[in-house]
Amino acid sequence: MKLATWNINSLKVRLPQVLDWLQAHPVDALCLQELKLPDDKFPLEAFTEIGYTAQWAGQKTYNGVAIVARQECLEVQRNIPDFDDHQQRIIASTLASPIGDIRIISAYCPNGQAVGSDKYEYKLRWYAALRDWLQGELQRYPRLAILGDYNVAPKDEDVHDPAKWVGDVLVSEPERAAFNAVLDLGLTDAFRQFEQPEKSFSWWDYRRMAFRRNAGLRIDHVLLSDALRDYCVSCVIDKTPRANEQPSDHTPVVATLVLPQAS
DNA sequence: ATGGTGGCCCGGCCA
Repeated sequence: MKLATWNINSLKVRLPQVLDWLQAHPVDALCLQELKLPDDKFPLEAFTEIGYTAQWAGQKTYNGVAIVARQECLEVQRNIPDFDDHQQRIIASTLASPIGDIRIISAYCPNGQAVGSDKYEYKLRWYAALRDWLQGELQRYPRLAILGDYNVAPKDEDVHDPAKWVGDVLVSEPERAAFNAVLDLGLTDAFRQFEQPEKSFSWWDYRRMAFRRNAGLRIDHVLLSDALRDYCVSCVIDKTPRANEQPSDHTPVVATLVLPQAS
């Protein structure tokens, strides 16, 4: 089973790239972030034509998340329950597998804009709500994978120039603590389960030729529950779409799980 | 030290 995440920064603009990528990398589920389109503009037919189904939570102009999958998405949940928020940042769904149901979550965590700003406070409140909800979700669904744009580089090795970024939004200590509080529920950063190239990043600013200089951050993550992590045999960042014409500023992250056959 | 680019929708927000 292959699971992937990609912040595509407008599905309208990036749809051809997403379809091309899916056909070259026929993953079981692809979590998308920053659709930037309302629900009635989601291009479902384009996905069904290539053998996928989808569930989504869209909104006009900003945010928006989806799960594109090869099998039916069950028990769909939009947003964090009991967290009053009109921004569409969460969609969760259940996929059947040989080892039982697997809960898949596509997450677009707030950016935070600048340390100390209103948006930064919202980011920390949002992370606390995510943690509280995931705690129960992990009890209901022990086999859980939450993939997305976390807008947090967990460690200095995830930052191209840690000295330049120290204390900044995306790397500040409260943000890293919020991210670690999620991991402490019993989730593992799949990418760091394996040996990886140095200076591995998933996002590069559009400005100042950041991709050419590999001036990036690793802020897109695949988190696996304890019941899933031992099935994971690889987790890789696919940098190639970042070199496309009209690229997203993010690139896909792909985790491969080898599940035993049902007995 | 500032502003650089890109997507939204068409001046300014958000990333």
